[in-house]
Amino acid sequence: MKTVPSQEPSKPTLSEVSERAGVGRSSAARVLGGYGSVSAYTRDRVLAAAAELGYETNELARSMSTGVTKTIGVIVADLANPYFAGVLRGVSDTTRAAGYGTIVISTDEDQKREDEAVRLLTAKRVDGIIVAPAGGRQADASALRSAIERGTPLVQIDRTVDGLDADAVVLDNRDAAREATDYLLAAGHRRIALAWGPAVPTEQASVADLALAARTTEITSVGERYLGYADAFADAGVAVDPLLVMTGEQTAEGVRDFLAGVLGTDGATAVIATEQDAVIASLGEARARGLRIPQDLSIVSFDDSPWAEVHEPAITTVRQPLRALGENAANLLLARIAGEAPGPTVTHLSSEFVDRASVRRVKRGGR
Amino acid sequence: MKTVPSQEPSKPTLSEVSERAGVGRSSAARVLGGYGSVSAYTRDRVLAAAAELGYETNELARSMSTGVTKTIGVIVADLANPYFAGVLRGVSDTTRAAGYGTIVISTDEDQKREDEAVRLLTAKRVDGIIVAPAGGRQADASALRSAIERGTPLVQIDRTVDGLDADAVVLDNRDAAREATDYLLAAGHRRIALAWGPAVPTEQASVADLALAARTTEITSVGERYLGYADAFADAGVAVDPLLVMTGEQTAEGVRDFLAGVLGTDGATAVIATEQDAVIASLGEARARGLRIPQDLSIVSFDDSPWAEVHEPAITTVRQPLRALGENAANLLLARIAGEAPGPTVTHLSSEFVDRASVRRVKRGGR
DNA sequence: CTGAAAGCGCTTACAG
DNA sequence: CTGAAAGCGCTTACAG
Repeated sequence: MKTVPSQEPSKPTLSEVSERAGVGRSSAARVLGGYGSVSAYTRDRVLAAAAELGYETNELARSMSTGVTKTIGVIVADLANPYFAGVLRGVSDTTRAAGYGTIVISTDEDQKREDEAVRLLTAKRVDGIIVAPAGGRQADASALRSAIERGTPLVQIDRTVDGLDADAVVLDNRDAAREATDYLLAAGHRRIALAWGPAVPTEQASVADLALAARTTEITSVGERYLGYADAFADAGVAVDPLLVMTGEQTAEGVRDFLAGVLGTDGATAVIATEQDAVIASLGEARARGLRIPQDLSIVSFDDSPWAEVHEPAITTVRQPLRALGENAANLLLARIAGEAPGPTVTHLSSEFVDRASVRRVKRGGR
Repeated sequence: MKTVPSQEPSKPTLSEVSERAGVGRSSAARVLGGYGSVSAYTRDRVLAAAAELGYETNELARSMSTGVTKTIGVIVADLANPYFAGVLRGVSDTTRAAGYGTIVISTDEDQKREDEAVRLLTAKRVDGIIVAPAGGRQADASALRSAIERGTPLVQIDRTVDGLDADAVVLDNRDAAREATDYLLAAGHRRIALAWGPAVPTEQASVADLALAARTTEITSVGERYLGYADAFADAGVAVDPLLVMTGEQTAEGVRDFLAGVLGTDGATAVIATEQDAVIASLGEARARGLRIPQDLSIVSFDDSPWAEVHEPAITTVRQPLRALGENAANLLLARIAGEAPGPTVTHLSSEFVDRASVRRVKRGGR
């Protein structure tokens, strides 16, 4: 079946093409590189020679002389998480359309791995970096800052680091959380658990502790969600019960531990699950305790999934525009790379509240 | 907070380091590149100068002279699909550990985009490519073949193209489908729908048509699943009803169309959904028709998801080792790149059958 | 329009 | 051990 028996395992070069075409290297370079002007005759000869040899521009060499690699890097916590996978798809498609390659790296929220990732990317001289910074609002951003100072444009996604002078594209987490909480409050719920909330080291976190952590140490997206949650309570004139806000380890297990203390007699009647792991853990825990949804426990989730819609009952969800987030970030980065520099920008994308069937209206007695 | 005020936006070069260290360029190159031998004195001076300047090897230039980019490419249908996202995570982590960058591209099963992706990657001179080839078993693999012939090692994942002389890492789709079907047959089901099966253009596909398509035109993973399904029927001495095998458009909509004709009176009592889209569509369609699972319809799904476990009822699943698939493919590619060439290999990875609650035992009457 | 030369920042032989 | 030179395959001025 092989039409062309493999001959030379190495790629033809510009010199070889020019030789075969019987023209100078510069001329060959001009037609193959698509710049300058050449006679029709020369162009034809070069093109013919290139076709015969199966010439393909060596982008590596091109990058070497132009200083542009047409490659960007993307650093996220976990490529396999549907959230980041969706964002990545958006990034990758738009950069690809612009002729760029996209290098991806997962960090599992580990700052050391993030720093290494930045190093790998800058060593490869990528034209720009898109990163969901690990370590929270006050993370040590020296590696990121250093990349920027050395001329690698960088845009943050999903969250931001304080004092980092870089573009960002984030979701309207505060508004989205406020809307979800409002909705539950309006449905008559008062004991609304938040999984997850800002990590607080102290045993018993007060509302003040939570607000402080949300504004300072926490990853911005997580912190903002707590603030939106608190906003809704404030608007409704209801006090936040800090015991109903998860402050422990931000993992599926942490969620289960949290729920263990919060579900049950006089416990939460609703839970807002802001991460896929929290949704799954909440659903799993509810089932394990024999709590029916929504009769015994209402739930609102973030990060829509096709599964949320076919779940019994269908899960009411704050749907986040993942693809769009990636596309926006990519376009912003591309603009930066092109030298369009209107000063660091923060773009907020809106979520969409999708009302399904996992929230129960509760009749509220007197008082 | 800025410790180092930004000075020159361009990166320091090897020459600058050697100059500052007061040594020759070759010496600086030796210590920074980690090859050859140098005196302790020279090493110290160079290292000090490099640290002062914040020197970072220009991997681009290094690649230019070594001919090695330490970058690979991954081409899949859809990065946002949990299946490929999982595989990608496996690939990315293992290549990263080996110091490689991974460029990713989605094709949406479009061969034209696949060809473009290959072109982009080879132009960038990646050291190797991992690809889930689009277009089925008899796809035109000339672009892939050409890449191999020109010296870019390539490993296929998830599926293979006939006659392409390249490594592959695939799942045991045939065995997995057979096991799922066996299980349903043993539970007493006879009218078992398969969504999805081999695409067949004819209106009314016969069993022979299905087998032929499965062995020739279809994407191997999809074809193999049909064959495993047929194996189980043959073993049980039961005839396959071709009407219960989806042969139309392989999309969520295609699944719904298929199910519309297959559910209902005297219809299927069970469905095997081999893709996430098929699972979601099946679950959605069942709900739309008021069919309870598993009382009215049993289901076995491929591609496990955390949602499958918390679904009511929990979905019985063939769990596929996505991460491992990616890791295996990456290791194989890395070995190829290193020149270890034991001739094209096909690695089969085993799935795991996870018995949950979405299959009902049916009592079988006489006959 | 066309060609020879220099340069991108490394690594690789080659002399010393 | 150390340094000057050549080369990787392009692009970019520079003369003709």
